[in-house]
Amino acid sequence: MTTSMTDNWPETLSYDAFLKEIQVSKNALYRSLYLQFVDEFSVKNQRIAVEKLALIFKATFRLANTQGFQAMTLRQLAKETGLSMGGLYAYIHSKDHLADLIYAFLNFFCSESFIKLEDLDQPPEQKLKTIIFSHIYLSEFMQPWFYFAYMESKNLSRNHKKNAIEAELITEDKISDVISLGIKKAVFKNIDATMFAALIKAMMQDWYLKRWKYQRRKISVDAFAQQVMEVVNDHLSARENIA
Amino acid sequence: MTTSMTDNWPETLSYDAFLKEIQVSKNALYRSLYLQFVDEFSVKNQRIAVEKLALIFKATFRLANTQGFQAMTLRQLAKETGLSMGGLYAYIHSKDHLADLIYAFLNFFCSESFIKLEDLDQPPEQKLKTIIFSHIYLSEFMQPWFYFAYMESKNLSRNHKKNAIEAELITEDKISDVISLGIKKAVFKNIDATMFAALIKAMMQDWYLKRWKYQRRKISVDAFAQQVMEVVNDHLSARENIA
DNA sequence: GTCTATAGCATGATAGAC
DNA sequence: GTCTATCATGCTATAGAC
Repeated sequence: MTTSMTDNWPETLSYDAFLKEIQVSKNALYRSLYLQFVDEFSVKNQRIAVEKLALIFKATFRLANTQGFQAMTLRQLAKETGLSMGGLYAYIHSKDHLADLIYAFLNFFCSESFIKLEDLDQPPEQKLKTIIFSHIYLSEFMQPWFYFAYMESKNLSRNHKKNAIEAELITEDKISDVISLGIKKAVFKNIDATMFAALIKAMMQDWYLKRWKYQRRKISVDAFAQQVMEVVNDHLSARENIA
Repeated sequence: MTTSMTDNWPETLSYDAFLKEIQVSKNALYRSLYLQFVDEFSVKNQRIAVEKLALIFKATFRLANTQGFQAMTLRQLAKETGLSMGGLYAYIHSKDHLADLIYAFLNFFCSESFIKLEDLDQPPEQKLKTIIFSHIYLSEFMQPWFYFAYMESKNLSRNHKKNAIEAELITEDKISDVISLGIKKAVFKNIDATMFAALIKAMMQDWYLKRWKYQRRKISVDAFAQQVMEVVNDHLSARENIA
């Protein structure tokens, strides 16, 4: 299942190594999207469709980012992509359908990636590190997608809300489980695993939610992940505090 | 300046003590709002105006929370408050004005509160604790306001965006400064203060951004603040890690 | 595969009665 | 102080030409 695993992941944790590991370039992202949902598009020429889909999604993220998805009009989207209103409807059936596609593909892509990255045989300390680094790196690779999913879910259908909440809790459960295991094996201090997992999640999410801040300060994704890891390690380190 | 400071704040940090300290009950909030912006409302009867303003803002938060401010229509708001479209316009000049009022009052109220709570003579450890606890407690007291400000700012005018970013950075600078001071005085470990301040902020913000999660898990605001504080202390504790 | 033109409807805002 | 009625605008979505 993990035969594609390179030798240096996750021992050498870096964004570059991560990109090699998931084996998807940014260019190939929209081809993957097109192939995943071919049936839903009336445009059958792959080259054209992939190109136009890239335009549409990138413009959607740009507009939703500056005014919100609900406030974005399809006229704006048409103008921003260079398509006409009619042309747009060859790719999306409705504005809601566009949101559906975003959530569905994000979900599909993340699941795929985690399968590639997961390694069940690692000890808790290493496994925790893998989860934290891969989540941050994935959120860097798909930043506009993560940001959109976070900021817009509350405004969309009940189904999208449920999906977003579930995604939130799944990551947290994975972190919480591995912390609990570490506590049981006495490699971590005895803390509230559920609670700390929530705080770790909050720190990780800051990377894609406040990207402007970190870019302005010239913090690299590698440096950020390292900082989060140090905070986590300090809180988990087995030495009990003697108040 | 701080003559109103009770004896037990911030030595005894609890949400109840905090509420006594800021001296504003939830009922008095909308009276304070009315008095702050009297000139802007055409309704001159205070009792009626305060009552209606409470209805309008609470309904706005409810609707913005489930579908977004931009997607909320004034017809919905009228229905939710029991007012007519015309009646609504006696309190707000436009939909934008409603957003203006929310940001202006939040800003005013937070500034007031921090003046009441700040104590410059504390040592760094105590000061950091005061800042962290008061920010979390304030965000609990004004939760819908904080949530609105965070989620909607990107969708609103450039001015609101700027305000939100500044508020974000002011808190962070306060935290960063006090950490730097503690490092200089050698009561804290020598870490990257700016970076850690950002992560602390992210953890604190989780309280009002994921309120559903913490409510479901029956975590009190006091317990949450305590957990954040422990993570912070573990990372700052002067013992240097011998890697 | 993409365009123009337009149907059909909901919106923010206001005027004027009570 | 609040209401009803109405206006101009701008929206999503589709039909049909090319």
